[in-house]
Amino acid sequence: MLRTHTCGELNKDHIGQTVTLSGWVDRVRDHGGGKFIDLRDRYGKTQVVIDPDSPQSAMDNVQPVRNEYVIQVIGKVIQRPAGQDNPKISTGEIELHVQELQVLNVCKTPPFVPNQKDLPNEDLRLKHRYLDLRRQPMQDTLVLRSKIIKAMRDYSEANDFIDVETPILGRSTPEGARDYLVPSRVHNGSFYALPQSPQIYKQIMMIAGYDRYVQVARCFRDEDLRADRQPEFTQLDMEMSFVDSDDVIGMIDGMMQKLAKDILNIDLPLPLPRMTWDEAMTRFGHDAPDLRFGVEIVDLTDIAAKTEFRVFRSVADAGNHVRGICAPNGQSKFSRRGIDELTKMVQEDFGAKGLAWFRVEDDGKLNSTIAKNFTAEELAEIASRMGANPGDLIMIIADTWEVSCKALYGLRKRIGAELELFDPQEMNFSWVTEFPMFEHDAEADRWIAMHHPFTAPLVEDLGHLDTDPGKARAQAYDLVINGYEAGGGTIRIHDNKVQQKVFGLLGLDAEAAQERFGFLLDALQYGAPPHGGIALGIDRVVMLFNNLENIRDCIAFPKTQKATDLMMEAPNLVETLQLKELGIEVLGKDEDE
RNA sequence: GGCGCUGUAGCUCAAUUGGUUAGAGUACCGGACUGUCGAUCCGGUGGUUGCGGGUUCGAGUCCCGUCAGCGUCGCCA
Repeated sequence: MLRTHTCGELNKDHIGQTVTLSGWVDRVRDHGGGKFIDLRDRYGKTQVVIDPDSPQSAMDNVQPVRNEYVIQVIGKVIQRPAGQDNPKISTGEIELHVQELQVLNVCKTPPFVPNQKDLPNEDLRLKHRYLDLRRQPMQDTLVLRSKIIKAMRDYSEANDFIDVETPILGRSTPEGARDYLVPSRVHNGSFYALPQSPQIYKQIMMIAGYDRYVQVARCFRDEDLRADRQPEFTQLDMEMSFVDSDDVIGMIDGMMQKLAKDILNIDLPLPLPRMTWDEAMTRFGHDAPDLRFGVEIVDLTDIAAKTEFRVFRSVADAGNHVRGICAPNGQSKFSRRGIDELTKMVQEDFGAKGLAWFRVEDDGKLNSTIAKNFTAEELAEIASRMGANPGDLIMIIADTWEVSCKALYGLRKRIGAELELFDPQEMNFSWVTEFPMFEHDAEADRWIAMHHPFTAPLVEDLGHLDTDPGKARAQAYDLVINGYEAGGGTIRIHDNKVQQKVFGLLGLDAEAAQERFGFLLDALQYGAPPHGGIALGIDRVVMLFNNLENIRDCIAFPKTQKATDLMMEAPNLVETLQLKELGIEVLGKDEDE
């Protein structure tokens, strides 16, 4: 037997027993006469002692042992000498006195060790992921991830959801994100696409009568990465029949309550708060606002319209918006140079023309390089509407609605973090609902589905489809946790006529729609029940529940920003013969431009 | 594709802002040590400063290009 116990479970109750442990050498402390070894596995650490009372064979075998060697020790559990307990580890009251020690495997000098104080650079961690995954924080995260997924599955099963696997090899649908394509050998020149989500399959499952479907589904999108976005990610994909938005939201409310209780021991009051997309954009400039702190956007357009300040007035006159936020005690963190930096950010990242700002002085008056353009009354009105207090920093964006939303969202996010306006331990759950059906693509002068083309409009907005599609709102809902979109879903169109109309608005005529989604359109005509669903980003939920800042730390084998796997070195070039079988020839990078 | 940050010993970092032979901690190697738990003490090995070019009497430091990692905008139905 290679082990009788793990390295985390021995305690005073085991004193006197002879046990066998196997694990990795976390550290060796050599005292000449004897050695202490911290033996580690994923359950914990146990101190192993070799001293002159141990057999000579054990002394010989331990001689070459170094960090991360895999060893097996047989020994007696003994109480530590008085005053030698280590309260930092669960096994700290005992130690193992070695009778026999075997090296099960050696280890090259590792580039880094799991208990290292300073984390190595991320590329090194990714290259030697097997070492990185030995680190306690990574193990904790993967255990948490496993628990979260189990809780989700338990909840789903308790609510009669059926777990169904859908294909990984599917059909390319050029709407939306770029597809990862897989060439077909049997059908040279044709390609499968990896699923961006099992969207259509789960709708078909509803039509097939499996009224509650769930899947822990891997999804693939060939788009550029972010701290919270991987090209390959996992979502909890769900779909329900005979439901409206409230039913789906209620179902997820219950799941979040269970997760919060099971994982974080937080009692989450239900229902989770909701706000419409319009409200979110007006108050926070974003469709996934972080509600852990205030600092809401204040509209100043009417004041701007009557000032002598040309920058403001011209924006107001043009029908655009002058809006701002007030950073509480913002002057403490943002000097003139800090403000310059924020200005650069709104200009370069969000396309704003500039950033107007005021310092709130001790007497409550506003001071700024632009203050001379305003009357005292106007300044007082701005200060009052902003709810400004001495020490605050008021930031104002005068621009189009879209730019002001983006820039103020960016500013709010940044000052929230830098001024520490919220407790990072706090968890905030909410819903954003009634998203617009369509966004207008100015360049192509056409409508684009905001969610996806199978999203049902609000019943009362059906008329807008004919008259003013931009006004039509969708039966859509996003779950927002701490300012991140943790999931999103919609009620789907189950009426073929409505579906055709939406396709029409998206510039797909009947023929094109049939060509791309014919199977779904056909299926919808064979008794499709009203249905809808949601997909939760599991990686993101893990990230948020574990208070982590990037999604790579929640995934065992993540990709880099350039979508490569540094450990396996994927993607890689393949043999010409492989390509030939697939009927594929690779053009040099420069040849296509 | 744009913008930004980073790249110096196996690892984490420093190098007085262009000036002598590029340092420290840790790891590694050798030695000492019977109670440590980030053990301690003594000694030692270890560097094409990511790569390529340029400016200069002189480049880790400045410039151009390039590669890689990260952040962000575009993008992500």
